[in-house]
Amino acid sequence: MLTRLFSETGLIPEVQKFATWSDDCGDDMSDKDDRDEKSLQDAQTEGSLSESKEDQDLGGDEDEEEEEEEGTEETEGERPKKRGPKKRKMTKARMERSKVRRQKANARERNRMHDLNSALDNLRKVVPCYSKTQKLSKIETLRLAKNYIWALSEILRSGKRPDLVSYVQTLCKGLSQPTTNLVAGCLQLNSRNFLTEQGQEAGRYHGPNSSFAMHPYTYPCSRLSGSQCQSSTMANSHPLRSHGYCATYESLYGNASPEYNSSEYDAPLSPPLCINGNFSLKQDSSPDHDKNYHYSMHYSSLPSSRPSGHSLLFGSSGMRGGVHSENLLPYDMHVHHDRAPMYEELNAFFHN
DNA sequence: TAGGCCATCTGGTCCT
DNA sequence: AGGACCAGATGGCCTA
Repeated sequence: MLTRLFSETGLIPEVQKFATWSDDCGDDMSDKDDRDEKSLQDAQTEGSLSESKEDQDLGGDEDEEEEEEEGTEETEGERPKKRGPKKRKMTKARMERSKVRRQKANARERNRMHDLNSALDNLRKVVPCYSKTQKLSKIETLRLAKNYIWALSEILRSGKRPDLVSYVQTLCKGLSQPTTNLVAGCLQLNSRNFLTEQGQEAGRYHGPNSSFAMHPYTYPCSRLSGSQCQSSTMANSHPLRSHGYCATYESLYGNASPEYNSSEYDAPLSPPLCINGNFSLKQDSSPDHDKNYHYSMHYSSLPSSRPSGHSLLFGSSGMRGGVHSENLLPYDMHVHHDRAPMYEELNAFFHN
C-alpha cells in the first residue's frame, strides 16, 4: 500500500529507508506496536500527501464512516491528478484497524514459518544424518533429502545396492564440505576417502553384518562427540544409518530369503518417482547384490526391538506448540502402527 | 571481522 | 476483506 503510494509520488526508493527506520527497535511486540504506530503515523505524514493535519485530527475517532470522502484538497497546483482508486484518509480508526491487521498478519507469518521449520525438523530426522546438537541448515537438509530420495529411488529402480562409498557420494552431492563431513561421519566413513579416492574401493570392510563396504575404524566425529552423534544411538532407528540398519535388516530377514529375487524389484515404482537426474548413482555390480537387499524395506520394516523410536525421532521437543499435520500423524507413527501387517503388505508387494 | 544462517517484519500478489 | 504465500530487507548470533 505504502509502496504504491510512494511509487505514485516518486518516492519508491524511500520505502526501504522508511521500513528500515521503522524497524530499528527491538523484536518484542511492544516495540513492534510502537514501530507500527510510528510507521502508520509516518504513512500519514508521508503517504497522504494532500492530507492536512487538521483533517486528521478532525477525522478522529468518531468518523468511521467518513472514510470515503477525500479529494477535496488534492492541491492540484503542485502535482497532477492521479488515476486509480483514491487514497483513503488515514483516520485513527483506520490506523487502528490497519495496525491490528498487520499484527495478525505478522502472527500468522510467524506461525507459518514455525510450521515450516517443524516440517524441516521432521525432515532432518529422517534423512540419514541427524544430530540434535548440530542441526543441518535448511538448505543442506533439503539437499540431503533430495539426494537421499534419489539414492533410494536408484536402489529401488535397479534392485541393487551400492557400496557405501557410492552411497555416501550420492548423498553428499552438492553438499557443503562441513555437511559432507557430517554425513560421512554419521555413516562412519572417513570423508577424505570418498572425496579423494572416488571410484576406488578403498578400505572395504565386510563385517559380519555389514552389507556396505565399511571402514574398519570409526569416524572421529569431532563435532559430534559422544552422545551428540545421533547416528550411533539411532543406528537401529533409521534404515540407512551406518551399519546398524544392515544388521537390522539382516537380523530380521536374513540373507537367505529366497523370495527376494532382485528381478522382482525391477518393477516400475508406484507411484512413479519424478526426479531430476542431476547425478547418477554409481552402480555396483559386486556379487553382494545377490543378497537381494532392499533398502526401502528398512524404514517400513523396522524391528520391533527398536528402542523408543518415537521419542527419538518424533519427540515433541522440536515442536513449538500448535498442531501441525506432521505432528498429528508423523511418518514414524505410520511406520510403527500395525508393523506386522506392514511386513506382510510389503512382502506381498514385492512378491507380486 | 566477514560470512553464513536464521527469525522476523513487511508489502505485494493471488485466491476465496 | 482477509488469509496464504512469497520475497526482500534487516538485525542478531555464531564461527572460522
